[in-house]
Amino acid sequence: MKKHITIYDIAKKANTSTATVSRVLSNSDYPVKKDLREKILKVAKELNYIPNMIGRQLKTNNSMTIGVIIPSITNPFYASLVLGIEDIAQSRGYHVLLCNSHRNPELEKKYVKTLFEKQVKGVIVSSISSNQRLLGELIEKGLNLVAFDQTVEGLNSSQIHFDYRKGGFMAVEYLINKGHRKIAFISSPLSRPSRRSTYHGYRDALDQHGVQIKEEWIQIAAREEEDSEKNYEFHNGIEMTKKLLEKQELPTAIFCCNDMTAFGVMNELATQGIRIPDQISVMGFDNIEFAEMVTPPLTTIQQPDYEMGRMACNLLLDTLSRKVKENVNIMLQPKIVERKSVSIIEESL
Amino acid sequence: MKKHITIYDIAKKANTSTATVSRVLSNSDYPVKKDLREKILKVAKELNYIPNMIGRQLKTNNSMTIGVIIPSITNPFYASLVLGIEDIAQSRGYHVLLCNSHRNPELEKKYVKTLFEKQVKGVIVSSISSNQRLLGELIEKGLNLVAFDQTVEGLNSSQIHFDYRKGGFMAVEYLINKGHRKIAFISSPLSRPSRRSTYHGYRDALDQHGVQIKEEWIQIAAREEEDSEKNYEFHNGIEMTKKLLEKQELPTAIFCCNDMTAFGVMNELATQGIRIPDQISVMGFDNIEFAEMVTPPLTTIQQPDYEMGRMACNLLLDTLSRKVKENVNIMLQPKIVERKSVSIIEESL
DNA sequence: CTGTTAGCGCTTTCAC
DNA sequence: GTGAAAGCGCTAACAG
Repeated sequence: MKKHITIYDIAKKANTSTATVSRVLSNSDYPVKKDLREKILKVAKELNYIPNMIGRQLKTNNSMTIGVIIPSITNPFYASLVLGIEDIAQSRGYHVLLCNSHRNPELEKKYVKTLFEKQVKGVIVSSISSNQRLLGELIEKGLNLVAFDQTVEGLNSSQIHFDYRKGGFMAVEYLINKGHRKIAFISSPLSRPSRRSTYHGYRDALDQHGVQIKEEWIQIAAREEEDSEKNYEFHNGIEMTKKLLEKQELPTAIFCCNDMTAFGVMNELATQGIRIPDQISVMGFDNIEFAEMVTPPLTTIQQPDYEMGRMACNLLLDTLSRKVKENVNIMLQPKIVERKSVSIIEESL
Repeated sequence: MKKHITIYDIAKKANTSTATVSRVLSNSDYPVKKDLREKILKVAKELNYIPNMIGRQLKTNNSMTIGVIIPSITNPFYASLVLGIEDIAQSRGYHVLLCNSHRNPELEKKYVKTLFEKQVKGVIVSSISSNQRLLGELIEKGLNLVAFDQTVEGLNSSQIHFDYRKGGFMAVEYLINKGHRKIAFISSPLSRPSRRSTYHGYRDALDQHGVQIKEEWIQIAAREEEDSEKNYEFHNGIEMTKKLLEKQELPTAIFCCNDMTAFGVMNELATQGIRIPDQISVMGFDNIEFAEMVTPPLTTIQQPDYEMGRMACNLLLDTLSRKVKENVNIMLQPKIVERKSVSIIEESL
């Protein structure tokens, strides 16, 4: 392993100073005579020079990398989000450090800390077990945060929100417009604000349209989700459907808190020989990639995951470069994606 | 934004030297008297000291971060892989820089270069458009590579292989054992070595069991996949199935080059009212998470994505820490995951 | 325009 | 055990 070539070597060989070499090699707009510039470039190429960014970073105190903290990249929603983030980061010369928190508060804490130690000045985070003290302190010291979904209470940071409540409302209203009056809701525990909002949207729509809410059609898992469980949402969809199907009267449509859960619902319905959407309609939430791949293709509410990632990243980088000086709060809007899992019920008065 | 606290500040306040502070704060095993050590720790806490790793990195020339280059994190196979990598990296004190290459050779090249500039000494890479010159050069300068799937020809790097050929063989043999004799193959273009191997496995099994190979049942996309296309594999599965179903004689089973393609196949079969597995059986390859969620659950070949990620990362980190000195080549074995998309055909002689 | 020089924050000889 | 001092590779005043 031979010694690294540094700007010092180049300066020597080109008969100039490290300052000048630095000026041309770092694309500074500092004026350097054309001849000299070209000579430096030539020597750099000859020597096969590769800059050591650590040197620059130490000096400029800017690591040109951001962090992303999400529960798990294995969740397709976060995968798209991260892709959006990374695409933007890349195009703007940044790298992204990926951190899977597994929803573990200790891990999350450790991540933001070590990221900051590595001079990462911007972090995009979904699910922060708001360790207010640490976060506040780091923000104080120059950390910039863009958060998803949950408000990081009272902290100086930007947010990208999604209108879950309206999403829930739109989904159920859509069902009502298709003639459904018996609409069930199946969900994982309402431990997350997003799911709670979706649930409220469900109730809002029913209320507003004067449709009776039947509590036995609301199946929400009681047990808290364990990180270790593979495909928790899917399996929960199955379980909740089993419970629902035990009831005397069955609904004509099921609205699910997310697509994964909907897949579980569809799976159990199929297992029990119930045809979708002829006998029971199913509606999801999220519009992950696979929603179009299941049979029948799932009608669902679109959450613009990839776009959210891009926005979050642009917002963060703009903040880092002082293009944006104030905290920004963005509320993204839901959209219905109509496919084939919902039937039309004729008014049979 | 107040000034950063450095070991210098601590040294001053604790009446000692930066050397000693460094020794205790960096967990060096260098002996420091208990009293002094505790005092330093105390002062560090008081001052709310956060180490600046860039300083250390410049000195030690070790960034404690690895890079991962994959086509797209949006592909569930890579998502699991990356999760495995990140879990290990995290547990061993490393961070992971995620790079989505979109199979773009230029981007890939740019990534390995900028990663190296950031003093990333280890990279796990899937899909490298073997820019031999650059890679060789960087390896020469201390880069360590662990590659997936494709051999990085003649380069000094470790590899994690998966026995695609045997996987293809096992899948088709499984089908044969279930009584199938008319077995189709549907695939994206064979531009990647992995898919080529799977295809060979398909032919091997048919040959070896004396089953006739009917070329019209082999539907392989001709057109090269575009990066921009969403869900290319899925849609290709649909297209190829359409073509297949135009044939005079239909197969009783379809073996797909991967699960995503299989979903497309299942989708089109459903659209045309063909029941799975009663009329046509479908077999996938990969065993991504969603294989168990579709209807019917997909019988497929397991590729141990998460485990591969863990192995690759452990291997890389062992190499970086000189625990492993030689290049390692690991060949992972396929396994059948039996679900409900394959029927048994009774011998009707 | 160009070069000298002083660090960025940390680790690590080397001397005491 | 401890501290002084020399950098790691780079940038940015500042002086010329």
